Amino acid sequence: MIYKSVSTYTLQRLPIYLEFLKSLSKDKFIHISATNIAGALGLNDVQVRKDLALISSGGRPKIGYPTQNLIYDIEKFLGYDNVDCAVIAGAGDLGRALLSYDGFSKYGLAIIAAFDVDEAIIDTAINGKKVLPAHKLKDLCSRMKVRIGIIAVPAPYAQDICNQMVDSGILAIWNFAPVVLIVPDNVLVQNEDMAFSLAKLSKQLSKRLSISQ
Amino acid sequence: MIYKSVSTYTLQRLPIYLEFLKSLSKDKFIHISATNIAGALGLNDVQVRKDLALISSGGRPKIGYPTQNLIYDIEKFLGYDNVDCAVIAGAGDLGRALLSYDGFSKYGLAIIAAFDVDEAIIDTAINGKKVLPAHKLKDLCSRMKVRIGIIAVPAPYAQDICNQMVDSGILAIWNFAPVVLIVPDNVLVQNEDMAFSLAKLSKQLSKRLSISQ
DNA sequence: TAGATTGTTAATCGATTAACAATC
DNA sequence: TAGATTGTTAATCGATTAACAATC
Repeated sequence: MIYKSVSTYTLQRLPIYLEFLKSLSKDKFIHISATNIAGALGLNDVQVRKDLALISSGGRPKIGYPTQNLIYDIEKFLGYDNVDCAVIAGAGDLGRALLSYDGFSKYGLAIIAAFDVDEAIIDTAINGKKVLPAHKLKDLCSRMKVRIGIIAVPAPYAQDICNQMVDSGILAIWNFAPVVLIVPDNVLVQNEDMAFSLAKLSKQLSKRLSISQ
Repeated sequence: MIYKSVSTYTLQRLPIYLEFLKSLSKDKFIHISATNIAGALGLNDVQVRKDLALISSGGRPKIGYPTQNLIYDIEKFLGYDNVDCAVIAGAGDLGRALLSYDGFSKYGLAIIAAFDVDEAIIDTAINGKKVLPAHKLKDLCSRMKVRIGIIAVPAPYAQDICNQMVDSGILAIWNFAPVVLIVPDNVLVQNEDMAFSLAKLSKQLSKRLSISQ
């Protein structure tokens, strides 16, 4: 299947559909309708249908989409079926949490090593992944042709680590540090900044509270 | 200042502006122009100006906005100046990372306690915050009138914990579990699902790679 | 004054939603 | 057949961007 280009809006909804579809009983939901999905997730049914049309071979009127096919199509589209290697910089609490999380493989991401400056943890392993000294990052990434770098170091060190990653040929950076990274045009940055989410949550909460009183 | 309603797009950009503004030298940037901010962050200058108009008392032509005032205005708008109490369910790696992170207070969030089922860590403290047995969650939250709950438990337990939080009067849930939570209309959910970010990153990366070869 | 910048009004762009014919 | 559902075309809605007058 040749994919049309997909907006980031659609791209953000696809993992939600996937998660929902996987939560369904395989026996009871041989087929699932866009109306159903939309209802469960609080979305518009046409929107769901349009999203699905972009990545799947389609459903049948009155019946809906074959659930398992749809799961497969979404996973395929999202690239969960082929594994990308990644390294992580920073093996503090957050880095450790990410290293310990085995769920990433499900999403096609394999963290192969971690880097840190703390002598106490260098050469130890976290969840079977070795913690290496930070100065080895560049060499290992370029030798192994690692494409994805995860930044989980404190904010002041983030840009420096980012530069090293870029130098070593990394093409996509998943940034957990609350810093706006400067990268060349050919490098992607995905910020996972908790401040954004927190801003949304607390703002909406205070709005609710001020209306309701 | 009476705020007009702000779109979620604007709301997501505000923390980015804030972070950028804080990174500026206080001496060199008494004032900052929307053009400058836009240039540094890769945004459109009119967009920045419109965003800022919604939350600040305005800048002056040719001069720009007083940097410190702007920082204050954004923080005030985002509610970073008044502290909300929160509890966290799940003191595994992720929960531990969140508990250990002292930066949340900056965003007006104070995690006051954690809850877990693991006897080995109950009654210990992480970063000065006590880990309590899970069955005490409801009682403590309703007694302390906690408004925000953070879910960092494995996916299968998330909905149950969510229900307990809702029952105890929590109004906003920050959900780190990859699950679509079902909540009453009056409860807010903010999903911090890494699958979304990862989907975006890996999809964009594979697109780039397929174009460039 | 000249020019950089603000803030506003109008145009554009694109995502969402509504309407509806086709299909099972 | 009747009715639920798909998929498409058109309308709506709202965010972004362009144009420009006002201002320092």
